[in-house]
Amino acid sequence: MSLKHILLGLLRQPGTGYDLKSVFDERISHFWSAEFGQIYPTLNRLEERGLLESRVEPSSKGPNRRVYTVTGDGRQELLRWLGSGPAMGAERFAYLAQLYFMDALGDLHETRAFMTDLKGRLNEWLGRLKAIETAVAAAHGNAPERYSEGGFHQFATLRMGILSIGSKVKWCDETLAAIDRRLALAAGVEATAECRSRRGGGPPAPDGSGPNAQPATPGGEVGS
Amino acid sequence: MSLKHILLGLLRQPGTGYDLKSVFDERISHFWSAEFGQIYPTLNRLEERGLLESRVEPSSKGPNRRVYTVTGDGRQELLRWLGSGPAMGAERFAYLAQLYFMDALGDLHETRAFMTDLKGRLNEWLGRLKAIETAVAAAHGNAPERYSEGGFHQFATLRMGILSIGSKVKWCDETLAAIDRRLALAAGVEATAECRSRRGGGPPAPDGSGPNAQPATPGGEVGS
DNA sequence: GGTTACTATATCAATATTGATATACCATCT
DNA sequence: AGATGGTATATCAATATTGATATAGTAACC
Repeated sequence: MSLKHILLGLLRQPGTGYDLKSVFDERISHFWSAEFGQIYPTLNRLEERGLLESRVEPSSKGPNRRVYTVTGDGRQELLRWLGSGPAMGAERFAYLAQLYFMDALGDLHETRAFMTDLKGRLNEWLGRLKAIETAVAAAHGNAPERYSEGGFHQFATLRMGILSIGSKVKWCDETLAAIDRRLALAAGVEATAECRSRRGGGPPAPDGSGPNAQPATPGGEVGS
Repeated sequence: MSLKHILLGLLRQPGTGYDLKSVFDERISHFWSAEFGQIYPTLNRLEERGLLESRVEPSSKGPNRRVYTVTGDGRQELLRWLGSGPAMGAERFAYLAQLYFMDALGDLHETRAFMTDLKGRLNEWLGRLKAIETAVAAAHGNAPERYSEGGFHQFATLRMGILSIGSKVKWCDETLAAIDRRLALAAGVEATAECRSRRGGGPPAPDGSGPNAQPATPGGEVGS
């Protein structure tokens, strides 16, 4: 997929597999990540194919470093990829899959807790990205159109992370509000039912019809 | 990762591998996708482990259908996953990786064309999701708190897709505007330089210093 | 001197994922 | 009758990805 091209791009500046791992974790985690177990074999394959070359250097802090650099062929392959139009891979959100099926838990309070947890994690992430944005603005000013070519492009990707995750936090708020309206609705239905059964002299509502009872309007399935 | 749990969730209603492929393509593509080559082997593995069971049924339209259903164990595993907290897998955006390295093309007009292309694709995608939202509202009303339990959860995931992709379209606009400011800045610098060289009697600016020249303020790298 | 932590390289099994391909059955159109 | 297209099942090679593990050198700390 794209990992090999990302390595070609990053290795315009020479670096070891270890260096690259830090770059993934610290600089580009908002759009890609990779583990050692994937980085090293990919570097090997790219060198075999002549897109990268490496030299061994002594390290001041540990064993020898194998420093990789992109070759002419590698740079050409990078340019080909960059010119091939936006690569629209499918987006994958495991937490949305969980939410999609969460009606199976049969308790909207579980969904509420899930969304609160999710909002916290997203907010934390957003905070990290905004801190980077602040640091960049402090270092280079808040007019990105005046950044270096590389800085401008990198800043643009950071902005997408901030806007995109920001929109997800807003979505959490919207969803939590809808959950609360839904819970209030269910509580109202329950209260009405209890009131009725008391007035009618019948037995109290069984435990199964708590706040998780179906709302007054049944509705239907999405997308069917 | 999550595919096996998604299959367990989807197979609360019995279906074949072929059915599931349509569900991925038509209903949940905003948060997950899968190909036949992944669906069938995963169904096999889940049946081997007793999380799914299958029966063969004659089809009205083709060869026999192998219809899978989740078992008690499978449902239990689904519930365990749903209760284990938000699964925060890394987000991956190949097109952001392209943008990140696109300074290598050395022509901001390339970036501009890329962003325009990207915006068009995202807008198209957004339109598809909004159309589903409209259809849902027409069928079940525009008060999601009154949908069925399943419908409510499904609608929530659809909303995230809409808000998230909407924010990306806005980001495209923001970025295109910044690109245009940057291009205007470069054009201004070039004009000034040409004016100076004409007044000084020197030779005209060489071809290399076109609209792609470095801006007046050099700036620096992001995240260093 | 021993422990801990960090830098660095690497491998492994398991699973995930893509994209292509092969096989059929059945219905409809030509 | 033959071609086309949709339904259905399945396999393959290649690559991607995760998560765990093994090894080793160096430095700082106790």
